Amino acid sequence: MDSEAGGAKLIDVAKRASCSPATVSRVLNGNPTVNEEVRERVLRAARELGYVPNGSARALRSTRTRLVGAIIPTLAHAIYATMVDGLQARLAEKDVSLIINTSTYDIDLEYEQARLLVERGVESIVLVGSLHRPETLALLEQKRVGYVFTYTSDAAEPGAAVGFDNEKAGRTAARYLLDLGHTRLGMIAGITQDNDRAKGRLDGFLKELAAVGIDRAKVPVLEAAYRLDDGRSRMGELMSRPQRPTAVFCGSDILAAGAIKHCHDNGIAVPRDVSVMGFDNLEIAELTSPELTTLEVPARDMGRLAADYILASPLQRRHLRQRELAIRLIVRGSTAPAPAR
Amino acid sequence: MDSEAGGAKLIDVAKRASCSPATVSRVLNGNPTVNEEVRERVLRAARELGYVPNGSARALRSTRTRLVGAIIPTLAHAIYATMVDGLQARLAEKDVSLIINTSTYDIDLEYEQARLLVERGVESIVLVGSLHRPETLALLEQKRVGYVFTYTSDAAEPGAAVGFDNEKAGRTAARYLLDLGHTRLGMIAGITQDNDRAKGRLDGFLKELAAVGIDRAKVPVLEAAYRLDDGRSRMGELMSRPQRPTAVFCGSDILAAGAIKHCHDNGIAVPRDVSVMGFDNLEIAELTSPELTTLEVPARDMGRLAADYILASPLQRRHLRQRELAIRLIVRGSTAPAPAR
DNA sequence: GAACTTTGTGAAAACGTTTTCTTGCTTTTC
DNA sequence: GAAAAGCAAGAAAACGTTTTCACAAAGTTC
Repeated sequence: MDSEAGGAKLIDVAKRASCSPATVSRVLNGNPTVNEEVRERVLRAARELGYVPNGSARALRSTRTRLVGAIIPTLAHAIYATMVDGLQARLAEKDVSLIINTSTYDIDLEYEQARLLVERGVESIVLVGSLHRPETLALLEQKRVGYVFTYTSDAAEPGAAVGFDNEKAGRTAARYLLDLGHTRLGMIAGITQDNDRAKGRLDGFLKELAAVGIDRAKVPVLEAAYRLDDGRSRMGELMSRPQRPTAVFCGSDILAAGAIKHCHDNGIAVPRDVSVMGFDNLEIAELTSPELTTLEVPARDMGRLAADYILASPLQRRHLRQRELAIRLIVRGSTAPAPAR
Repeated sequence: MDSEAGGAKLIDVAKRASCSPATVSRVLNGNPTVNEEVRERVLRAARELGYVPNGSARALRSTRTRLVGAIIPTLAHAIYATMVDGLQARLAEKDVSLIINTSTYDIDLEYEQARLLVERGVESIVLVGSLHRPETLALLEQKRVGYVFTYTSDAAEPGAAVGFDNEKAGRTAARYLLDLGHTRLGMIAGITQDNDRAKGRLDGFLKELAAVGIDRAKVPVLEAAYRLDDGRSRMGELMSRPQRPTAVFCGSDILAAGAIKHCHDNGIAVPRDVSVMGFDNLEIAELTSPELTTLEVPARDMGRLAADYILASPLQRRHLRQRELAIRLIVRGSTAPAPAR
């Protein structure tokens, strides 16, 4: 009786506890208007039958799925994986499940994935960055699915944002290197197409330089996918120019690690000959030699705070809608004052 | 009409296409018995209304959720994040969604998460390792939820396994170091409690040493969480023993990187004074100096193959049930022949 | 002690699909 | 040219819950 294929249903529990399905439902949902003795009976029956509720039926009737979706570029980068780790952990505390999709930085694919998530009935969606297809956001708004941007601090109207100001971060990096006396600077940026974060960092960097009279046309900028080898080869290009930069800002620690690797292999001393600066402060920032000066991105916190926003009541949400987190400069050994001319 | 709160339902599509709900359902599910002209009408109506099917209703009626669950220790370790990346990508190709849970190596928590996943209606579950609470597997079997172990090659009867033989891997590491002439070896293992993989590697390592007459009681073994700092401090303990080992095998690249860091900071030359070997072949293995000799774990492939198993028909599954993947030895600079005595 | 609340419970409708069973029509077969 | 078969489409039941409404029984108020 209790081990039928598939398993017992709510009505079976009701029968065994000699009460109505309605009462069982009430007990299972913590409705306090149920007599203590009956509640015990129901719980016992459920336990004895190994009853597991059917989430689909529950979701269908109650329109609450307790499902959240996240679309991130990839899980292969620690910076995203860590955010998701924080997000999932916080959501799980409230028995909310997380469906993950990786878009590989493709906003068309992102749209398709958002559609599927909506179909699955997610109540909210976590996105990375603020640049998305208009159709994506329109869909979410039409279907009343809340969304949160991460890794950025600019929210789109009905949505929220938990992150930081990428442009400001780029400026901070530039300011730090300028203060060290560098005047010939370069940047290895992430691919800026369809990527507001990579673009923001680059823009901020160039803006700060422009502010002290360094023409952006004179600043060598190369773009690279976030891979060690790409960082390495781009650094090679940068250092083979007639006027070598004395400081290079990289859009991520991976790129910076690659850059340092290139220097290592080619007898370029870091930071004596060239300062290298990263972005993210991943674990790898402590593994390069010299260790990496970088900007710390609060990845796990973003995930947690995005979860907090999602779990908050509509009233509380107002306060949490737009959160700009601090980016911290972590100075290690890969940067030094500009060499005297 | 088309922009009502929540959105159009299947019956609205039917009305607009002047046909019955049944027909709409048939079109949407690719049932070929529908007239071409009607099909077009339905598709157009659906598009015009911005119709998105209700997954809960669909799942309830058809008992197919197209949902898969994964429970991994954490996403903060690249080795697991990469596996999930591969798993998700492959599943997404077939419009199957992935719900992720992180158990933080806690098999009791894992059980709770499995329960919730079953409630959500996942059709299969991906687990890490072969050591789980009996209740967990019993639940999955009773509810007819298929499961796949990863990072191990031993499958439990109705379940499958996609991974490698951890003990064999441990033996391979030992054999390699022995062949270099080392006789004083040590190991920094992962925490072996509730972790069959860490335990397997340790056992294999010690077994191979025992086979050449090195008593396991004489082999210093320390356990550590998979963190840089733990690797570093354990290496400190190992190297402060009266009889320093000349080769240390670490249960993961993170630990090995920490170990090398300790050596760096304390004037111990790697590999001259001590050989250090890692496990996983993560990106960081190329960042230590010297670069890390390690064993390559096919993380992404495991994810992909687990997905293949899940997506396969019951018939095909038989062939895919138990897959042992090769572990490859990657020799880099952190190991060298034992110093002459 | 009659009228009104309150409390605990059950009956039945509802959620939005898919699927089974019919039905009416067209095509094939002899 | 009538019977059989095939085909496209509709009507209605079903999936397993939650929720609304109704209703007794018990408690409260004047």
